[in-house]
Amino acid sequence: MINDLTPIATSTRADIVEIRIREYLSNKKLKTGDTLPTELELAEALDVSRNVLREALSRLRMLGLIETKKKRGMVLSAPDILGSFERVLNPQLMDENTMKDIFELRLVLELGMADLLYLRKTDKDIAELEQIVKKDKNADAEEFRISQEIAFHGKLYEITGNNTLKRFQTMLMPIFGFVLSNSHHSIKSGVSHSDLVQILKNGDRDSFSDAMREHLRPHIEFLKER
Amino acid sequence: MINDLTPIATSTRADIVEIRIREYLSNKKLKTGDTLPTELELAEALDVSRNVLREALSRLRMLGLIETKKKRGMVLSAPDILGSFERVLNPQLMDENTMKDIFELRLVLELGMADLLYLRKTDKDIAELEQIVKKDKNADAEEFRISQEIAFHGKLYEITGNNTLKRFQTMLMPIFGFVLSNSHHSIKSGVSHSDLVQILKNGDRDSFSDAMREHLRPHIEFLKER
DNA sequence: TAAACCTATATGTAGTACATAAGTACCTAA
DNA sequence: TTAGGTACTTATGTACTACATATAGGTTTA
Repeated sequence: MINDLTPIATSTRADIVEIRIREYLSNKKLKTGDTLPTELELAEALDVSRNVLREALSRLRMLGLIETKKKRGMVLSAPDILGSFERVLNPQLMDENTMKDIFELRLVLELGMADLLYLRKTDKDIAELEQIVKKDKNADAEEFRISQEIAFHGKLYEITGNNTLKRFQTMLMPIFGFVLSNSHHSIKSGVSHSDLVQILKNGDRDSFSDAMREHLRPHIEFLKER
Repeated sequence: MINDLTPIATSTRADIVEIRIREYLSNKKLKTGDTLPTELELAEALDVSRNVLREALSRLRMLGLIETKKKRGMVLSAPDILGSFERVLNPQLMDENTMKDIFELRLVLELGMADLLYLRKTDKDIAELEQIVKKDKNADAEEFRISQEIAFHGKLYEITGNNTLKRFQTMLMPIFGFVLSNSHHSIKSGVSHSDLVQILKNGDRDSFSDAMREHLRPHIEFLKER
C-alpha cells in the first residue's frame, strides 16, 4: 500500500532545462546541422545560471545530440542511438528481471533472424562460419566453449547485414555470458553449430529456423522455469 | 580518401571525468546502494573544479546511474536501461540507415517471438486480441488502420510478458510509423490479424510462425529492395 | 521519554574571472 | 593583386567563491 508510493521526483534546474531544450529542439523542428543560440543567450532566456545550463548541455553532448566547437557555437547532430545504451549496460547494476528480459530478447532475435540470413548470406560468410566451427571439436575447456559461442553467433548477427543489430548483440554479450554461466546446460542441444552451418549452406530457410530452434532448445526450456 | 579522416576527438575535462568515475565504479565493484565520495572529495581527487565534476555527475544522474540527496550524498543506483535509449530516439535526427536497421529489427522481433507467445499466452490475452480485431473490418481510413496495427502488434508484445521488449516496441513505434507510411503496401498480405488470432488460439506454434511470416510478407519483400 | 530545536554538512544555484580556440577583418610585402 | 601574417572578437572551457537549501544527527527542553 504505502510502499507503492515513490517519492515525488523533485527535479533540479538542470533537469528542467534539459527538458526545455529538448522541447525547443523539436518545437522549432531543428535538424542535424542547425545551430543553437549561445550559452549566454540560452542561460538568459531560461533564466538560469550558465552553470546549470552547462550541466544540461553536458547531458545532451554526452548523448551526441549536440556538438560544440569553440567560437562556432553549438550545432545539432545525429546521436548514436546505441551509444547511450552502452553507457548503462552494466551487469553489475542490472536487476535480475531486466537481465532475464534481455536474455529472452536474445533468443527472440536469433529465432527471428532467419529471413535476414537467407536474404544476405554470401559464400564468403559461409566459409567463415565453417572456419569458426572447425575449432569446435576441441572445445573442452569452459572458457573456450564460450568464446566459440560468441564467435559463431556473433558471425550470424554480422551476416544479417544489420549494423545496429550486430552492435546491439556485441553490447549484450556480457549479459549473455552471465546467464550462460548459470548452469542450465543439463539439457544438451541436439543441433550443433556445425549442423547449422550445413543447413545455412544447403538447406532452406524453414529447415534453418527449425534447426536454430532446436539448437537453442536448452535455453528455451530454461524460460519455462521462470 | 581524405573524407574518411574524421577530426580527432578532443575531449573536455567533463568527458574524461565521466570516464574516470565510470572506471572507479567498476574497479571498486560498487553495487546498487553503495555511496560515493562527496563532490568536494571527488573534485579534489580528480583535480578538477567542482564545476566540471558536476557536469560529469549530471550525465550519470540523467542516466539514472546515480541518485543524489542533499546532505546524504550520492548513491549508486540501477539505471533504467531503456530510459537513455528513449532520449535519443528522435526520428527527426535519425539517419536513414539506422531507421532501416530498426525497421528490420522489428521484423526480426515479431518473427522470433512465437515461442514466448505460446509460453505465456492466456485466455484473457486471446479475448483481448479478439476485441481488437473485431474493429478491424471497418478499417478504411489510413489513420485508423495504423492505430489498429499498433494496438494489435502492441498487444502481442505485451503477451510475451517481457516488459523490456514491450517498452522497446513502444519507443520504436514512431519509427515504425514512419516506415509504414513509406508506401510499400502494394503487396497485400494473405494473412489478417483475425487469422493470426485464430491460430494463436487453436493452432500450434509452427503454424503461427508461418502465418506471422506470411502476414509480414509485404515488409519482408520490401527488404529485398534495399 | 518524546517533541522541539540546533548544527553541521553535502548538494543546488549564482556570479565572476580568465583561458583557449577559432572565426574575421585588416594590413603588409612580394 | 594576392598570399600570408597580425590583431581583434567571440563562444566555449575551466576555476573559484559565495550562498541557499535540505536534512541527518545530536542536543535541549517540557
